[in-house]
Amino acid sequence: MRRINLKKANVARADTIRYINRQIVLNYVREKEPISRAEISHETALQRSTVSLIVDELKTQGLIYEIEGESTGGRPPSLLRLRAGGFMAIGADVGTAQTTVAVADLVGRVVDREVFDTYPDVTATYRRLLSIIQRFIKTHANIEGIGVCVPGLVDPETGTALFIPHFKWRNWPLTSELHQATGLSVTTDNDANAAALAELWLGRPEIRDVRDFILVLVEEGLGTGIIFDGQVYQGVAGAAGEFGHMTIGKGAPASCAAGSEQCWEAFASERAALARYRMRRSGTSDPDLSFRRLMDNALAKDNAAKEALLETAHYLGLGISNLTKGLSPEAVILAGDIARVWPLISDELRSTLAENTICSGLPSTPVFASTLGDDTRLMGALSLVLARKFASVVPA
Amino acid sequence: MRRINLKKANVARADTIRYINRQIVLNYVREKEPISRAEISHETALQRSTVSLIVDELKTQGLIYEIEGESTGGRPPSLLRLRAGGFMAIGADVGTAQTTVAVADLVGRVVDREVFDTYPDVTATYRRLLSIIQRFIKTHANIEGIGVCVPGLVDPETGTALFIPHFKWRNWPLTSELHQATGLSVTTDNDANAAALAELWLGRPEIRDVRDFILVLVEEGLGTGIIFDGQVYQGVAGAAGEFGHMTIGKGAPASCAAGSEQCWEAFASERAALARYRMRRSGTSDPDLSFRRLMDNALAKDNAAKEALLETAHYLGLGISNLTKGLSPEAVILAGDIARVWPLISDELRSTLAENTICSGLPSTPVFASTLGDDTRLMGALSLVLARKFASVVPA
DNA sequence: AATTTTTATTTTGCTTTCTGAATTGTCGCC
DNA sequence: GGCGACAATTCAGAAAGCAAAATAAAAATT
Repeated sequence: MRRINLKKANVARADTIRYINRQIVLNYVREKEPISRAEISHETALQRSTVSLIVDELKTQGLIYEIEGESTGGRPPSLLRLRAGGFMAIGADVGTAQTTVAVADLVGRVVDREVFDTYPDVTATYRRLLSIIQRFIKTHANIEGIGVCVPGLVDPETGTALFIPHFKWRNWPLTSELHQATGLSVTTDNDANAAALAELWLGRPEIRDVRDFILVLVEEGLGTGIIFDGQVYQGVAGAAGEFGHMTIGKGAPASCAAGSEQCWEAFASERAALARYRMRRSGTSDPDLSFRRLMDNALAKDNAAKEALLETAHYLGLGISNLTKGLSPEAVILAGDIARVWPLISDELRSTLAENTICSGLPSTPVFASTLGDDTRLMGALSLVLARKFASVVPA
Repeated sequence: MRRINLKKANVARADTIRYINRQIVLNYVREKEPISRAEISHETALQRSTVSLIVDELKTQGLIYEIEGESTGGRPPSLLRLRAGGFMAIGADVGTAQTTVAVADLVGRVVDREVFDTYPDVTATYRRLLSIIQRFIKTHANIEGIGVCVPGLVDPETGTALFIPHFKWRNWPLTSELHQATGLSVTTDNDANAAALAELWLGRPEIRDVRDFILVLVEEGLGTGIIFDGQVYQGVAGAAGEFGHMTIGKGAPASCAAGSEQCWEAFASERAALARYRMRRSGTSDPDLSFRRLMDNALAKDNAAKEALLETAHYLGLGISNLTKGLSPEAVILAGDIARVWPLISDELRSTLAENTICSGLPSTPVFASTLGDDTRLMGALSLVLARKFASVVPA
């Protein structure tokens, strides 16, 4: 029951009805392929003739194709499948350490990729990014659009990266620059939002069918992406998801990107875990110790590393419990490199969460690790393009 | 860009297009009355002929009527207005102290009301509630539906009140009981959600045009209602909005409904303020001291009462800052009896909020007191019915 | 082997609804 | 009194879905 937004009210045109139904049929093929026209008609309650007409349209647009089906006692159905390779997307994950650019098809299969170390200089990073994208556009056919995710604040209206704390970049008009340079449609979003979108569109089946969930992205800092009713919650100026700066206690082991020692991020992030690890083995001060090393050590049964992870997991659970109380999502997903040591930390995280949710008397929210692995953010960037193709209810 | 929900995908029928446009036109009349057909046509980009047909339909349904307009150099327009009295709604606010039942028109003007002290016994309360509702149905024409709000957890699917902490009522199938007894459509929701809906549909103009905001309802406990994209965020089992149980620190002056002393509610609620007041004047221990008295004393320049309110306001601001960081709403509204002393506490609340949002570098979120006064919750109950009339995009 | 049943898809006539252009209505101003 | 400006209505045409009948193809039955 959504209040109609008169400022951008989309009145229904004669062809709106067809476009809506077309999108519904397309999504049925995407999610339940292989599926017959008859089955789609049955599930949607659209007339069989209508489904046939829509299927014809999707076929001529090259979005789906037919294969032969087995009869179950009558005329054999012709089953429909998504033609994944018909349209391609470029995704770019601009990370604090590395930037990954990839070409993938409609179902998220990467067919080409290139990685480089992100330059501390915006212009240098942008030049390198653009040259790779331009090469991909030349060497691959059917590229429909570009999705980019960055570790910072993005204005959802303009696609400008307002602030990227790690590099202190401000007001980087990424979307308009890339659009002007390539002529393709470009979508830019925060990395946590993009990662959440990736789980929604490409994640494990348990998640794909969930319409309200929270993704917690642990990196140097801590970001959250909120999916509400199958949609990314952006908030004013795209600033939603900054739960990392939620006040959660005092005396954190690290400080957040803005210098506070009370933020959730200061208690639960790679930076926090590293600080804990360093405190535990003050003898060997290794300034270049990376979080990857910390995880490797923990997996190799280094107790200090393990404890640093567990304490971090505890605070992750504490913060997550605050979110689940207030937002009551169907699930919470943990993403970021830390997902690799999920078996080590899951018990601690879940028990903290359980302890802190008794208040409301409801069963505690299930928490999963992301299954998209190292590529969660990249898949997120790609999903920014996919979502347009499948979710839009207004013709382009 | 919302992912299509195949489980309840509503395919577009031939008349869907008309229904959508009808709702858009109806909402234009509601929000911009008096307005001419031509103006609606201009703003929606619907053909003038189409608007005329839709207006005819709305007129015969008794939802709008025409008045004469002034010419601006041509044929004078016939202006359209909402016929508020054409349809009526019953709203019931079941509170911890009192229950208010009222009949109101489509714009929220109350034409009849009755109040009684809520009985600690569910059945007694239900009987009294039902008898008033039945009397209203007999004495008023055109009653379309019933909206009820309760201070507790409500299952949004079934409308069952799962748990009402104050009375320890559990699993009260209010919606189905009232529907069976009256035959009318009944909608039940949590009081904070309903209050948020009231602000969305009937609140001050600054809020009515905002599509993402949070309402903080201060009562004995603390509830939050989240409006996202012009829609109430329910969460699993309607448990969203329980931010009151968010961990915010240690050693609260009171304990929350579930006994914890770390919840936001334990720091910022009527109960917390009363506890602070009692501590400050330990001499006079008045067991029946009410929050209303506390407010009256504060307004009468009783310093202990004032300080108790200010400290409560401080923690309100602290908790609100956590929410604004994560959800980045366009505004926050404070509701509940405490709104009456808004001038006393607004400075403290706003400065705490400002101090605690520097982290993200964004301007701090505006906070308002509810303008619906004592009736916020009642208006919320009524809005549950109104929203159906104006927001639904699927014919009943 | 012929017939019936089952299931799948296509065809055809009808209805709803929007669009666009033309028409009618009403006023102020020259 | 004629003209331009603005408002509302009328009507033919196009798009899309619905319902029911027609066509198609395989499995089950006789």
